[in-house]
Amino acid sequence: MPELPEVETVRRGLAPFMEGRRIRELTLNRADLRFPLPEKFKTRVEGRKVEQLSRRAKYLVINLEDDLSLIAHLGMSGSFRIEEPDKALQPGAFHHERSKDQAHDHVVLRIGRDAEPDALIIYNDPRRFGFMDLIETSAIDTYPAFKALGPEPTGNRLSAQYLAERFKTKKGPIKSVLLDQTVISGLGNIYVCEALYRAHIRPTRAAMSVVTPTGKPSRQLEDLTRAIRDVIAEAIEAGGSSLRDHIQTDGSLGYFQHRFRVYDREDKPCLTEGCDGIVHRITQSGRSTFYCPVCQK
DNA sequence: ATCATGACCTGTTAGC
DNA sequence: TGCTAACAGGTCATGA
Repeated sequence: MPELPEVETVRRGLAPFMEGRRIRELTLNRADLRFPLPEKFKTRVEGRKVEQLSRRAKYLVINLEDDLSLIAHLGMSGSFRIEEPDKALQPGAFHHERSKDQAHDHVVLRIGRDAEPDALIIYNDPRRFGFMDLIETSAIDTYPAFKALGPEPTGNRLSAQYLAERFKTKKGPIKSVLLDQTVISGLGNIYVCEALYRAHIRPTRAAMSVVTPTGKPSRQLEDLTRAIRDVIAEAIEAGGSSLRDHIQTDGSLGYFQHRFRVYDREDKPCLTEGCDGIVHRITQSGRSTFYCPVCQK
């Protein structure tokens, strides 16, 4: 599931339970996720205090003391949940029955501060497309997955002019180009569909077709740039609201309710004002694309 | 270089 | 009800 807004929601949800706490114990329930876990993962992490939780694109970055950062990617199906000790049980006892698929609880951090009871931070990932890694915080910009990342959708580095520069040589469909994390980072299948829908751009169009012959952004590309910003900012906001409502009930993070205007609405009416189109689903590069053939041109 | 495809995994759901 | 096939929010390696 997780695109940028979901990962940001996870970050915000975990931060109050992790920042300033010490990782007292790391339990590893298997030797690898998508990739093997790093050398001496357990011993390098145990005993360190969490300074800060940050995020780059779809990567969660847990800054630890002494120049170490734990990087976590949720892949398609990863999530975190928080379990606090149940005050009704014996001190130190945890509720462990809620999750349907504990079989996929791959990494468990026991974390605490002073005399407060410890909490458990549990990483669950059925499909195991996610991974974790360790890197020195001072070397984070050299991390291979980060080096090539394009700008964040809500950051200052993103502009219509920048996208025009990147698009002008790309003959492939604009949808695929927006999924390329080296062009812009953090977008995934859902939010690309949503952004193109808002900007009324057909996903099959060549990326270069929204750039003028002189290399300037077209009006549509300016609309798209705004749409990307807006759709991501709104989704982060929706994630924040769901956090407030949801976290206390089951402690799970990484999934939240969000209304999509075009994604997963095949054969349903287009929601654009005054448009009587029907949403189509096609496949591009092996992924589903949803769009309205009437108002996306 | 650019682009599309298949591979990695397991779970859920639509259709018969 | 049970079986099968298609599909799922992400990368990464490969080959045309």
